[in-house]
Amino acid sequence: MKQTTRVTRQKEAILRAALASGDHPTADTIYATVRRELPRVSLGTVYRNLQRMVAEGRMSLAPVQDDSGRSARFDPETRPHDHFVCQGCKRIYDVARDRTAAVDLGALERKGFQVTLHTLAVYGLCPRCASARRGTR
Amino acid sequence: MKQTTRVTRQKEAILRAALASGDHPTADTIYATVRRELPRVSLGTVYRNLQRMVAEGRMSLAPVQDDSGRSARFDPETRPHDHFVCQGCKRIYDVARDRTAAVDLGALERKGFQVTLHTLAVYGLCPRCASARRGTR
DNA sequence: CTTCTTGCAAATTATTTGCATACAT
DNA sequence: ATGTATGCAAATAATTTGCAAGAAG
Repeated sequence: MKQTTRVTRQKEAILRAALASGDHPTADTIYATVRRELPRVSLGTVYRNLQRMVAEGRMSLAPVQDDSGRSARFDPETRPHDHFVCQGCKRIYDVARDRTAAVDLGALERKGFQVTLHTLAVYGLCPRCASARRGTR
Repeated sequence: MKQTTRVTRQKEAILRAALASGDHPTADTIYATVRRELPRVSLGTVYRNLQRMVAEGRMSLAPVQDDSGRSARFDPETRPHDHFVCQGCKRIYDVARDRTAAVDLGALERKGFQVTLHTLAVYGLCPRCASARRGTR
């Protein structure tokens, strides 16, 4: 068997679109961006590649719940980190893990649970939305 | 305007089904259970009521990602707590918050973020799956 | 050349919604 | 009686998949 992985212009564009967004885009948002460069890409290609990148660890899924939680949010940052979801502007911020601090997983491990990773999502208002709200009241 | 909330046998059955599952059931699982008691319930009714219960705070959505993350997991425990997702048997365990310990949100707050809540999900192998795996190797 | 990828369209899956009727209050 | 809730079916939304044609190595 060969089983190589080919470099295509759509794969490159998809990764670039995710990085450029500077946010945590949905497949549809990425599709729209890639489309500006490659008008003939199909949503299927976008989904297939995002899915593959996640499997290969070159992309991750942001562990947050959209209001309806219907569409997946992708995150080109694959190193461990946490998230802050602003309930005002809906923006999702990456948060360095050392800033949210030590989640104590020791107790679980002592109970026989084998921990491989964890995800932390914090909800609230980002600085901008928090002050805007204070301003209007 | 009246806007009362009526007690119906399907609402009661739905809540009971969620509680009885002892797990974090999907709408479909709940539907199947309720169906045994009320063969004519519709999925629409199940969804409508689950959604309403969540809005009323009598039910919550488990903040975990299924493999494909497609279907929502409901959780009849509405008090703050965390989750452990076993990657072996796929079971989702509730974890008391004091056992996962202090997530330090202070740093975020000092940056101007206004925190209202957070969700923590830990992934790995539960005691049973961890030892089963050790046994077979 | 060989075989992985893509584009397109149809298929799935999960969830929502409109409407006439049934039921709770 | 009055108006909310249900059952049913059709409608949406998000994602997946089969297949012939296109492109990478």
